[in-house]
Amino acid sequence: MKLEVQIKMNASLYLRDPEQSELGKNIIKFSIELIHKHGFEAFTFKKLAEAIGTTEAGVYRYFENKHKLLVYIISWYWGWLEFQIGYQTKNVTNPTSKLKKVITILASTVEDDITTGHVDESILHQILISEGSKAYLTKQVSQDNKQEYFKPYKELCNSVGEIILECNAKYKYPHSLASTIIEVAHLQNFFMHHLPSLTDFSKSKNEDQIIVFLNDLVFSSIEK
Amino acid sequence: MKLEVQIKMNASLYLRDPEQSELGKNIIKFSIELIHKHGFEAFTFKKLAEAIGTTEAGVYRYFENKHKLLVYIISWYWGWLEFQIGYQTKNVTNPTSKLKKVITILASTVEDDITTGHVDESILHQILISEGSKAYLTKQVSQDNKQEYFKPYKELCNSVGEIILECNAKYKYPHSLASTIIEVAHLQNFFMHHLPSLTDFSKSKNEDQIIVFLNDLVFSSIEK
DNA sequence: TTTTAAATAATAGTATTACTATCATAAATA
DNA sequence: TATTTATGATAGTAATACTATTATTTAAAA
Repeated sequence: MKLEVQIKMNASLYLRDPEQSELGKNIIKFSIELIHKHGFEAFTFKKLAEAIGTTEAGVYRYFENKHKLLVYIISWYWGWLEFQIGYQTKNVTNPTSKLKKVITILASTVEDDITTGHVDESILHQILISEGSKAYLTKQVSQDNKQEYFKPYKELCNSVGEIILECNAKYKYPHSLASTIIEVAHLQNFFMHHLPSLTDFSKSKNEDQIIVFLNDLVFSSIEK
Repeated sequence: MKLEVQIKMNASLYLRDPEQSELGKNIIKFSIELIHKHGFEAFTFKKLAEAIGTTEAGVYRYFENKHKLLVYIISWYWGWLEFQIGYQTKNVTNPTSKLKKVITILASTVEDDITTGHVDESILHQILISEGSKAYLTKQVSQDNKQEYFKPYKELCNSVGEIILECNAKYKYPHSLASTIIEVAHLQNFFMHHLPSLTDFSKSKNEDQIIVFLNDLVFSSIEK
């Protein structure tokens, strides 16, 4: 028996559930590849269809447009990360150690998780760094939010916020600090690779430095 | 004699200098309006031309494409902000007060600066919050960076970084902290308005709370 | 096993976007 | 006055982001 992690997805993100067919799984798999390769702006359903060996119309039967597809794969990633964090910290009782572990997970390149067949998490992580904020930096954020497209992200922030409160129940900004950790982890990673003078990590391009920076930032705030 | 602040712009961002003609100034003025109104994705040169009362070809004579136009107005904003910061902190000798002032400027809604005729800075500030990161979150970042499109942003981060070092010469991450302040100021503002559960500022939608959060974050790190 | 429904493939078509090219005209400069 | 330079008007193209139609295959239900 093969164990497969299934992330429960918001059904209004798709027209037909991509997890339920080979074509659907290929749409996810090749979207991740192509968005990573070309960037979201240059990614089209036509290129995707060609890569899969189907037609544009075939893709449109699963996803209304590329924005929903982006939100889908990003949501999937947050759902998967939430699961990872729960799993990897389940035996950690000390809240400080737990938060450190969480920061490390959030800021590290993930290895490909073999229990999720068609998804390459390490590429997904790269997509999140470069394209993640495009899911919500749109004119339709509020509508999308009403449809609960950002629920997995919010839940993750909430979980991180709770761990922050475990460390210091009096800390006043657990949600803001949680969203800041997640976003800054990605931003500093992007800057380190592409605009290094915006960081202090220019030499080695090593994520460990980002983790040290984030730990310093977070723990001086909450332990003050 | 009317005083006009002129921000020196990177000439490779445009084909014809928009500051040198009425049409050019209108391109900037209406771009800001329309990008704010429709969002960058839905903003087109056709809509822009219609709003100005010229033709698409007319716009293309000034800017090669809408990406360069976005980078242009964003660069302009950073240049203007750098000037504002210099101006508003020139008599502040105490570094802590200076950094606090800078954080306040970075996180506040700017009022329209009447010395810059065709640019409405308060709308520009909104654009920066929603669209700012799209200037660099592209596949061509490195090329754009080589062309020095991000110089004004880098210079601003550098200036902020120097003030951080004035507060604490031993602080290890002045550049990362500077870019973090700027980005988090925008992100938390966006979240506060559109995804409030990602922040702790939901009730009043007041930027002062973001300033307090940022001050707490920054000063606990550097004064530790 | 046959019927029927559901999913996919193949093809065509439309409006909009992101441009490029051409030519005439108006305004500024030499 | 001649001539460069900017603008306006118009046309055209390839690509994008879709929608629609019909035929074919596959799988589930009767």
